[in-house]
Formats: sequence, C-alpha cells, structure tokens
Amino acid sequence: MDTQSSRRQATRTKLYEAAVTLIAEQGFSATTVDEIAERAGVAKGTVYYNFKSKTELFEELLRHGVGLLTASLRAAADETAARGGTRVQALDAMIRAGLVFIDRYPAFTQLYVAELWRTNRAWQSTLLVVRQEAVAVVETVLREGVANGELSDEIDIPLTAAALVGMVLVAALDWQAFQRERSIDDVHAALSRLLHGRVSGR
Amino acid sequence: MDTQSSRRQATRTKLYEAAVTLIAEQGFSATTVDEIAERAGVAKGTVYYNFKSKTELFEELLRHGVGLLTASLRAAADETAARGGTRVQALDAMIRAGLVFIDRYPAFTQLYVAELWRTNRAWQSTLLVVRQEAVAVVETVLREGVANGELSDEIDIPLTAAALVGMVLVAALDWQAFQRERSIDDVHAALSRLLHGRVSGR
DNA sequence: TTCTTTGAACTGACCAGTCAGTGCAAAAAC
DNA sequence: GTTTTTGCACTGACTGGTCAGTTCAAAGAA
Repeated sequence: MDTQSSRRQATRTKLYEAAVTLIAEQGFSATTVDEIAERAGVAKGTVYYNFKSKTELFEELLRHGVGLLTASLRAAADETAARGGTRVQALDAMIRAGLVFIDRYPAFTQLYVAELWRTNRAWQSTLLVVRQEAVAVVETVLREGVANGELSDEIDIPLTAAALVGMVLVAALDWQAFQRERSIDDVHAALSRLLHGRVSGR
Repeated sequence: MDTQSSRRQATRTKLYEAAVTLIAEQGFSATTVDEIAERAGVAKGTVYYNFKSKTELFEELLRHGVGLLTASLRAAADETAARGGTRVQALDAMIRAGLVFIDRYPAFTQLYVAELWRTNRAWQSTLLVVRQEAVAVVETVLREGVANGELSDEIDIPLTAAALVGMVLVAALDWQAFQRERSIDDVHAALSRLLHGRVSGR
C-alpha cells in the first residue's frame, strides 16, 4: 500500500471512530458533521473530501463494523471445528466471540441495534444485507448440528438463530450499560447455561 | 368525565399514536413536530398546548408504553400462579405475553430498543426507571423459582433476566421485520424450546 | 507536479418553539 | 328564553437558530 492511500485510510479510520461513538450516543440525525470532524481532529472539508455525504460515511461504517463481527464469529466457529469440537461448543465459542466483540466495540453494537429494525431509512437496504451475513453464520452452525444429530431436528433454525443472537446482543448491552461490574466470564456463564438448558432443574 | 377533558385526552392519544410510529420509523431527531401534528390531524400549536416540548411528549410516550408492557407481564405471571402453575410455566406465559405485546405494538417496541442503550440523551433517567420496572418482573419470577428449587440456584438472576428479555425482544422484532409469515405460535415454540433446554440432544 | 488537507465563509433549507387570535360550549346575567 | 361572558382547546404564520453541504485559496506532503 502506497503512502498516499494509507494516509487517506488513516483519515477515514479517524472519522469512523469519531462518528461511531457520537452516533451511538446521540443518534444519526442529532450528530452533526462539524462534531464528527472536530472529534476526529480534521477539518470539515476533509470529511467531504473523503466521503460523498454524511449518510455515505455512516453506511460505510455499518459495512465495516459488521464485517469485523462476522469475521470474528466465523473464526470462532472454524477454530472449534478445527479442534474437533462439537457444534454446541462452536455455538458457545461464538457467544464468547460476540461478547468480546461487544466489549471491544460497544458503541458500534449500540448503533447497530438502534438502527436494525427501523424502516424507511436511507441505509435500510445496506442493513438488510449486512444483518443476513451475520445471522447466516449462526444458522450454518445450527444446521450442521441438526444434520449430525447433535441438535434436535425440531428446532426452527431461523427463529432460533435470531433468538440466540438477540440473547447475546441484549445481555451484553445490558451488561455494558447497567451491570459494568460483572466480568465477561460471568456473562458468558449465564448465557452458556441458557444455551445448554441448565436453567431449570437442579 | 366532562367533555373538555375527554376531548383533550382524545387529542393526546392521537398525538401518541402519531408520534410512536413516526419515531419508530425515523428516530426521534429525524421526526419533526410538524409531521407528528399532521399525522395526528391537529395543528402544531396543539402539540405545544398539550405537551411542554417534543422531548416531554416522547417521555410520556415511553412511560405509557412500558406501563402497558409490565402490566401485561405481571398479569401473565399472576394468572399462572393463580392456576397453580410452576415458575417455569410462568416464564413461558410471560414469553407469550411479551410476544403478544410486541405483535400489538411493534412500533413502540422498536423505539424502546433503539433508545434503551443510548447514553447522554435527555430521557435517559426516565428510561432507566422504566427498564428496571420491566426487568424486575422477570427477576421476581426467577428468584421464586430458585427459592422453591424449581430453578438451579447457580443461575445469575440479573444476567439471566436480561438475557431472557433480550431473547424475546430480538426474536420478536426479527419476526416482525424479516419473517412476517411465521405465526406467533412458531415464535413462541422456538423460544419455549430454548427456555426448557430442549435444543441440544435428540 | 499531484494528491490531500485546511479553515473559514457562505447558502439555503429546515425546524423547535412562540404567540396573537379564533371557535365554541357551558356558565352567568338579565 | 335570550344575551353576554368566560375560558378552554386549538390554530397557523412567524422567528431565531441550526446544520448539511459548497466553495476556494492556500498550504503541506510525497
């Protein structure tokens, strides 16, 4: 990579980082381009030199962030498979990977959840694509688990995948927002227990 | 109730209904007071006659909506207890009640999830109170279940409650947004299966 | 020379909140 | 029974401010 494009890349990254926290805190519309530029330490003109519009900056942010998440989920699943682990172990590893991701990028997660179920917004189609990528990783592991008999063939794959993702997402955001004192291991243990059905019974 | 105050109440209700769908679709900042007034079929001045500000309208909306939700969850739990059901059955009934609520007020749920984990917003303290009310209902049932030996005493009550609420919330929103063809029974069955630990195994 | 960034000034659309005034139903006065 | 008054609910044009996006000359970097 030549120096110029890496210089540009550095500017873009600074803008992503500034935008993601501001938008997570305040929402898209309430965040001004002037604020983003100031937080990133660049001039306003630079924002428009690097991105077509505020909306485009946001859409690229979404793509970038979900790309990181799916890569991390897939890596967790693949690694478990490579070690000869079961599919349930793979799901457990993915829960862990999800928690680590949210711990590292809480602002992005917050913003993603806030936008995901909205309708009639400019970036709706971007989100749809990007969501499907993430959920598909979980669905694949569920499907494999059913195929090899490890999971009940009566489970509803798309709904169960959505529920699992939701469970992790909401538990993690709650942890970050309202229960900061808990460790990631506490949260992982609670979710793992639900996944393994070790909630009811003694 | 005299004609005047019932007239006022009707206007307020129209404003709630208009605001909830618009804000769910577009977010708080992107929704203008003019839009809300137009959708409600009243003049802009009427909004300010009935509410101190746009923010206050929104806060009252939040209180109103979460009030409905907690009432419905509590009713489900109480009814199960009255019929001599177990705590796990009560949790199951609450999942059902949550789904029914979301099915009936999808816009409100959307808006609640979008705002819940934001920080630095004017209505943050309102949300904190209102969230705690809702989660507390689930925590109570979990605590009772642990006390009578129905649930493992190793579960982490606050985290498990958050995870359960998240599971229902996200699965239901996903159902509404991306899997409309499924029936409420399908969704309930999938979530119930997770709650009962009937996912893994044959 | 070429690419990137700066920074400040500017435009025009948009929007929260205001306020002087209207309509109307019920109470008060006669 | 009719007229007058009261005050609540509502109206919509208007104001002051904000913000996305533009422009551009100049500077810095490679």
